[in-house]
Amino acid sequence: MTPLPRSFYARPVLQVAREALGKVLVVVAPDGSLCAGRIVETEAYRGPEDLAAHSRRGAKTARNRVMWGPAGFAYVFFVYGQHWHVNLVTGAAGEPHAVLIRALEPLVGLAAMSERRGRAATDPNLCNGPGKLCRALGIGPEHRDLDLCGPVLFVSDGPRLPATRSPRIGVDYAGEWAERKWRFFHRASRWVSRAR
DNA sequence: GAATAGATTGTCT
DNA sequence: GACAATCTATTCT
Repeated sequence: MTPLPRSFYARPVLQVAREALGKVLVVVAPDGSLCAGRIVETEAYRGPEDLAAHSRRGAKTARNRVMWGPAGFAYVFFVYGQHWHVNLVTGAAGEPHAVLIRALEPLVGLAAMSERRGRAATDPNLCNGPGKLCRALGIGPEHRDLDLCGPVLFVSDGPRLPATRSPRIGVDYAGEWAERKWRFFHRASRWVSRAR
């Protein structure tokens, strides 16, 4: 399990979102234990023009400023009063683009994930949502802005999976931008958040 | 299986 | 003060 190079992230966000399917998200806890899962669902966010993105209209804030930096860093944020989400910052510095990780197939650290989620390791609901997978892997505020080329939070290589596209989830407020098929998922996987 | 309501707080206007 | 890139339990059918 080694981190992918920064060059993986420093490419157009739609390409990274598609090619992330099959790669493995890895989190190393302070005690050295490991949790990891195969990425089976992603979404691309491409501000400032994309009105679904937190970087829409160039609104740079303390929360989202990492998106304007170089590729290969983690954008971690909190929503709905209870859920953390994790993104991969992509593209060139100055482009506030990111890939949201929406679902994982659990691979390593199943006991820890099961305990944090209060569900069996075989439960398809373990990691099939952006909030669920962060809870399962223990991703939270301590992972904000981390370098994905570092030792704590990173993506490891894996065979690419075929991608099916659909509109993004939960961004109906974004008007015509919500209709763009910027969600990518592995249709055959039982671990995606929804079949279509 | 589908639809709905309620939870709950960091963040921004 | 309003809202949010969601989840869960509950209540139907």
